[in-house]
Amino acid sequence: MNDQMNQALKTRAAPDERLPRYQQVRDDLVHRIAVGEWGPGDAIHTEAELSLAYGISTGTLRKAIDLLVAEGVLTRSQGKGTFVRRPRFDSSLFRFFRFKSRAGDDVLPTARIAGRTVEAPPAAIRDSLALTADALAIRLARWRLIDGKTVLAEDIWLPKDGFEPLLDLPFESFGDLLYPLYESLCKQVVATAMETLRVEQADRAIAKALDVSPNSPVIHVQRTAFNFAGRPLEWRSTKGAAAGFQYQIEIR
Amino acid sequence: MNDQMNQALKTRAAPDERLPRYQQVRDDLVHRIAVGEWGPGDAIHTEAELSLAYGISTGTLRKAIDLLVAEGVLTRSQGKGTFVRRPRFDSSLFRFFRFKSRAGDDVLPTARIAGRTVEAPPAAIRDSLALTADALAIRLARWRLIDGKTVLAEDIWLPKDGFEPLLDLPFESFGDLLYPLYESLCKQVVATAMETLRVEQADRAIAKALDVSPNSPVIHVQRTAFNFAGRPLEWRSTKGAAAGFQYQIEIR
DNA sequence: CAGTGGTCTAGACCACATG
DNA sequence: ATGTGGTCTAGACCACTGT
Repeated sequence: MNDQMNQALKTRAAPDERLPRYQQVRDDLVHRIAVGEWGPGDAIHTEAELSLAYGISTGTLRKAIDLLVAEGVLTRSQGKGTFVRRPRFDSSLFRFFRFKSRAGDDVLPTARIAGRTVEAPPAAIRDSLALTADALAIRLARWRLIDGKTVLAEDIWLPKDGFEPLLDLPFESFGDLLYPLYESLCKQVVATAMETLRVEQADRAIAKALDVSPNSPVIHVQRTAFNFAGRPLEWRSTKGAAAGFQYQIEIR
Repeated sequence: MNDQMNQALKTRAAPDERLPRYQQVRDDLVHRIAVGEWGPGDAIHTEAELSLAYGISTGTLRKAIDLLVAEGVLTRSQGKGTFVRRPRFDSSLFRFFRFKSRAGDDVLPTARIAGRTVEAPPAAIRDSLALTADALAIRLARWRLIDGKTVLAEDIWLPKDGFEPLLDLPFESFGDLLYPLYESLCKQVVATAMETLRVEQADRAIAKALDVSPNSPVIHVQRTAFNFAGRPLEWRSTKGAAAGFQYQIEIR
C-alpha cells in the first residue's frame, strides 16, 4: 500500500461533536466511500468490525447504516454483507417515459452518439458543473432509438478534466449506457442526480429529430449528476415527445 | 363509551405471526388509527405505555414507530409526544405547478365550485372508488383562480355514501380547501393519495376555461385519495396550462 | 460449518417541553 | 419537577448465505 492510499485511508471527515454518534459514523462512512476506500459493488466491513473500530455498540452502528440504506448509498443482504450500491439510473427516464416496441412490450432504447465537440460551456452549464471561467467541456449529441426511430434527443456536457478518455473513443464503442462507461474508462462514478422536468413545444429542430409536428408538446428533462463527494460530473438535457409520457407518485 | 366504540377499541388486526414483532405492532397501530382510536393531530400513547402494553422492549417499539414516521403516518416531537400526522396536500399541486400572483410571489389559488350533480360514475371512476355497479357519486366542478383568472379546472367524484352532507352546502361555503371540509362535515379523513401526471393538448372546453389556445400543452393530474383504512374517498382530475409547470426530483 | 445481517432485550442517561 | 422522545449500551438469539 502506497503513501497516498495510506493517507486516504487515514483521512477522516472532521467529526462534529455536537452531532449524535450515529450521524458522525454515517458521515465518516460516506467520506470513506467518497475517497474510494470502497467502490460500487464492494462489501464494506462487517457490523462487528465497524462497531468495534468506532467504539460503539452494534445498535448505534446499525442506526448509522440504516441512514445510508435509506439514502440509497448502501444495500444490505442478510448472510452476505453490506454493499456500496451501484446506482443504475440510466433507465431513470422510465420514471417519465413508457416506451413500447412495435411488438408492444416495454424496451430500453438503444443509443447512438451523433456528435462530439470540445467547447467552452455556456454560463448556466458552467455553473451547474462548478467549472472555472476558462475550463473546457466535452459536448455529446446523443440519440435514443427504438426500432430505429429516434424517441429521445440528448445534449450532454462533461468537464474535459476527468473525461478526456472519451475524446479518443469511436462513436460505435460508446454502447447504450454512459454511466458504466464513465466508470470503467474515466474512473468517474455517478452517485446521485437532480432532474428538473418541464413541458415545452417542439421547435423545428426537435420536431424533425423526433418526427413530431412543430409546436407539439415535448417533455424536457434536465439532469445534473454528482459523484459521492458531491462534485457535479454531467449536465444533460433530454427531450422526448409528450405523447408517450406518464408519471406516477404517491403522496402522504 | 358505547358498545360500538368499545368494540372498535378491542378490534385488532389479526397479527401475522410470521412477521417480526415490530411489523405486527406497526400493523396494529395503523389499524387503531384506521378505526378512529386516534385521529389526525392526536397524540398516541407514550413509548413507555405502548411497549408495556405490547409486551416488547422500547427498542422494538421505537422501530415500529420509526416505520410509521417514515411512511408519513406519525410525527414525533421530543418532549411532547408522538402524533397522528394530518396530511395537508391540498397544496400538493405545488409539486407540479408554480403559481405566481401579479405581484410575482407564490400564492395558493382560491377555489370556486362551479357545479354539483349526483351521477352514476363511469366504470373507470367507479372502479377507482371501489363502488358497486349501482352506487351513485357526487360530482363537483371546481375552478382554482389567481387574481380572478382560472388556472386549474377540476373534475371531482366522491362516493355519495359518506359525503351526502356536501349536497346541502351552498357553493360559497366550500372554502378554498376541500379536505378539511371532508373531515369536519363528512368525518372522512384523507390519509394518502396516488397521482398520475400526463401531458395532453387542450380541447376547446379546457382551452376556453384556462384561456389558452386550443392544442396548447396541458398538464393533467389524476388523483385518487384514500383514508387510513385504504378506502378510496375521492377521484379527482386537475388540468392546468403546461407553461407554468415545473417538477424537480432527486435520484439515487 | 462459520460468518453475515436481522431481530430483540432491559435497561441507562440525555435533551427538550411544559406546568 | 415531571414527562416526553432521543441516544446508546452490551449483549442474546435467529435466519440466511456460502463453503
